[in-house]
Amino acid sequence: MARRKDHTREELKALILQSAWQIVEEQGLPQLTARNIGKAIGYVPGTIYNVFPSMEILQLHLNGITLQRLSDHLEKSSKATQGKPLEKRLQTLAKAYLNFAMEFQPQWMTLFAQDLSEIKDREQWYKDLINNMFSPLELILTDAQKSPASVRRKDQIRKDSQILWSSVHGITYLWMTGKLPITDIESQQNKKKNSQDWEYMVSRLINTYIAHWQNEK
Amino acid sequence: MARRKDHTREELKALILQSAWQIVEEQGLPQLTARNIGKAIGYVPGTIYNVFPSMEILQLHLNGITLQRLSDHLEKSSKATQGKPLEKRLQTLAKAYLNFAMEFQPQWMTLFAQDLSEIKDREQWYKDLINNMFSPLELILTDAQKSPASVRRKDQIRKDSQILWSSVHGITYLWMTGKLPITDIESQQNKKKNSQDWEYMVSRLINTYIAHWQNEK
DNA sequence: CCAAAATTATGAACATCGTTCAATATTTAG
DNA sequence: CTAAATATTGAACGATGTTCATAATTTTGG
Repeated sequence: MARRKDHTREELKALILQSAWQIVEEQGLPQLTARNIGKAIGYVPGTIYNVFPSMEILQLHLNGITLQRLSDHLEKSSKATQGKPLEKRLQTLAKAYLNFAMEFQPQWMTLFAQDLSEIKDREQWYKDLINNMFSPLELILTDAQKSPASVRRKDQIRKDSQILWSSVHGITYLWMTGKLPITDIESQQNKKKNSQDWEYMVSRLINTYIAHWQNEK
Repeated sequence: MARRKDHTREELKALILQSAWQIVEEQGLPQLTARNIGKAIGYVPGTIYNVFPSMEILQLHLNGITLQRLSDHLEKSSKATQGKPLEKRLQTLAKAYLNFAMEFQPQWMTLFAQDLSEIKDREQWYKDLINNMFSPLELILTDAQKSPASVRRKDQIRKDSQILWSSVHGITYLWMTGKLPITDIESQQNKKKNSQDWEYMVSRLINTYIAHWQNEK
């Protein structure tokens, strides 16, 4: 073997990540191994270490792709609801988040399977991706302001978007991973067919928050 | 070697779980291996498989202990605030959750590092533990009702407690794992000294929710 | 009380994992 | 065209979960 392939560094990197995306999607995170990736792209495991310093960093880059696609998905939802009432826009955005989580469940779960405490300092780009993810929500909240936003209001919006997002995420995560008490037995066997519980919880959360938000103005 | 020890099945089980708790606390989840446990309790790795069918199930039982301690902790907080205003009680309960998560961070993180989708059906006891964890919150919400609770109200309280809990958990989880945009740089280096962001977010969430709750009555 | 059956712990083995690195094959430079 | 630089390999190391025949110990039953 030992034949040098016609792949730029960047091409190889893209190839690896694309194959990683596919492996996680089809076989789950535990099968994301250097050997499986190598097998998929016609390289030996060691080659991957010429492109990524460790499997952990490779997974971080895979998460980066997932975050980027999620951001795009959310932004699309946000733009599609321009002009509609605040409540409707937030519900739609939350539903977009759930849809993404369900469609790409393994990749979405992988986002939370990694401990960032030791790498995040060196990987600023990843923090930027997280930040970007909040933009669509911040935009929606900003649009809902009638008077022009002051600096103080901008900070407040940033905070509120984080609260809302974390709450919706908490409901979505616990619901999807079966870590909430189950009310509907049937829904346990096929989550995709019954997101009633989720919808009720999220809509009530959003309505509550909006009511208070409108009062404050 | 091969000397049979003076340990009941149950004693050995307790010994293993106790040692597992300690290993996770001191060395983190990745060091929770059959070999490390064996070394700690003076047995060979294979012995553990006489008590637990797999490391995955062992970890589930460890999570059971964590859930039980968390429940106790929350119940204590709930009882300590009896008679106080609803808002105060919820803030205190949420703070109790954060305290537990910070004090036993590795064990608490382990709760969410496991995919339950394939085991939960066979392990009803674990679902019961999750259910129990909601009791203190449900009790607080029930106490806040002035008129006696109807059946409909009881269901509503159950739902509301799940919404509130999931939201607080979402904020806590994302905040603790560094998956939220950081506003305060200093807090990143030493979280224990600065939970300002967390406190602001949770208190605003709770206040908002309470305001709506009180209006409904 | 002792031999036979049942139980319990052992240690070696297997496949797989992340990772390293000297050796080899290929490309680039002079 | 030779020599330096680079890319890829394949073998190896230590560690993991798990299995299982073997050996050690306890229990049983006559």
